[in-house]
Amino acid sequence: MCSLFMPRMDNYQGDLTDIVRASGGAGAPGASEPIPDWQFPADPMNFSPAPLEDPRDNFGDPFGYIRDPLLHEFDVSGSGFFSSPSSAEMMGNSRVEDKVVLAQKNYLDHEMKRPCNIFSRMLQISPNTKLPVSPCDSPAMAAASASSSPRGIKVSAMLPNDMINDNSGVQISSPRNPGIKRRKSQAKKVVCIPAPAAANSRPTGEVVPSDLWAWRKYGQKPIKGSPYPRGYYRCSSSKGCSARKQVERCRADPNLLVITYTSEHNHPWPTQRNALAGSTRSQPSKNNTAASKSNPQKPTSPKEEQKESSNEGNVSPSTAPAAGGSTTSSSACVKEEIEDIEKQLEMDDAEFSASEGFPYRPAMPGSNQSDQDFFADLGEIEADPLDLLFTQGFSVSGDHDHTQKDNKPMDPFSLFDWSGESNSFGETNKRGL
DNA sequence: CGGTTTTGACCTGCGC
DNA sequence: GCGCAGGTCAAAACCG
Repeated sequence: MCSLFMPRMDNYQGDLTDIVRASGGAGAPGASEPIPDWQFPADPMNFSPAPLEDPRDNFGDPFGYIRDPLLHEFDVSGSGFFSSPSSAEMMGNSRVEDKVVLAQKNYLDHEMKRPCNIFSRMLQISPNTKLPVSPCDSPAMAAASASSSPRGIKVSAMLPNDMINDNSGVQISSPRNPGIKRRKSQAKKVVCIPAPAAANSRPTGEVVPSDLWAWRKYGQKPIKGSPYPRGYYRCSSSKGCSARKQVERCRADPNLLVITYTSEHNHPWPTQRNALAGSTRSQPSKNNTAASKSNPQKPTSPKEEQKESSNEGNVSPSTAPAAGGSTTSSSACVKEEIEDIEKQLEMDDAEFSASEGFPYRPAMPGSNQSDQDFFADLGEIEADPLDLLFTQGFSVSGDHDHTQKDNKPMDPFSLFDWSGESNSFGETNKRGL
């Protein structure tokens, strides 16, 4: 199955910077089917930072709140969600597989009943406390992503939200900060997005997925066993913000980007992105220049790779649909990484059997809902803010523009920043025109 | 000038 | 205890 991607894998190697900055979208030149007009809230600032600071906060992950605007297109029942290997398999961890499967089952039960955040739909819990190289590590993941659902949307498992370290429990680990464990005991949120499609490309094809936040890359490491390096980013929207994220390509499915959010933003969404945030390296031409300058002897330097990977943005119309077509921008998988997950799973398991589902959500306000809403909650947890926003500024194509016009200090799409800049959307269009 | 990316080195956690 | 791998730092270079 990997072989399916192998021919293209080269294109995916290298730096993910572009991807991070990227966003796909609307106007993906390479995509035969433009990302549907799903947009982000016209006015991100309209929604108070409170939700973001809520324990349910998705580390400022805009994706987390997004409901699937294309939900209607998604045939949940027929998606074969769970025909694919469990997340446990995907994660290369079989110890909790059964439990994960159970989670899947429960999830499916709920999933069938309600529309949900497409991201939550793909919610996956990494059974490993140690962040796996990628949730997509397993070839199964690739297969699943390629065929499990009409749009490559997969849901493997979810864990009760309360099991997730909320912000109160999140400790920003710093290797230089003794006493704080680094890899364990840190809540993480993993979002898988289709790189080429969701993360759209610029006219040049460069993939530039980015969210509302400004991220600064502070490191990149090759990951053993993965052909793709992992990029480390921290929030630069606000000094002192501990939000970080890691971006890497799914090993098995280069079409997927695995974004791991760590910690959370301690500030509201930026009213505007850093003027320079990501403005420098996201220009393909610059990249080339930079690459050639800084690493003349390294033809395969990250920049070069990035450049090459920029093609993935286009991933060629033929491939874009593969990722975008089968997954589209709205597809994503979100996973909650939690501490001591196995223990949690045991608890979870117990709770499952105790209440036929996901009875968790203890500390959630208004948690007196039935379990039927567990996933709704997840969806809400994941999608509430944006959901609201979507209803405002993102009314799935058509209606949203007025909202944007009316009260949009910032292009909602800046969340994805379709072309790397908050204003890049228009820019992209300009270029396109 | 202020921001970013790049990249080698360093530090830390984890498995053996 | 050791080695490996991952995560972060920080200097240098780049960019508008």
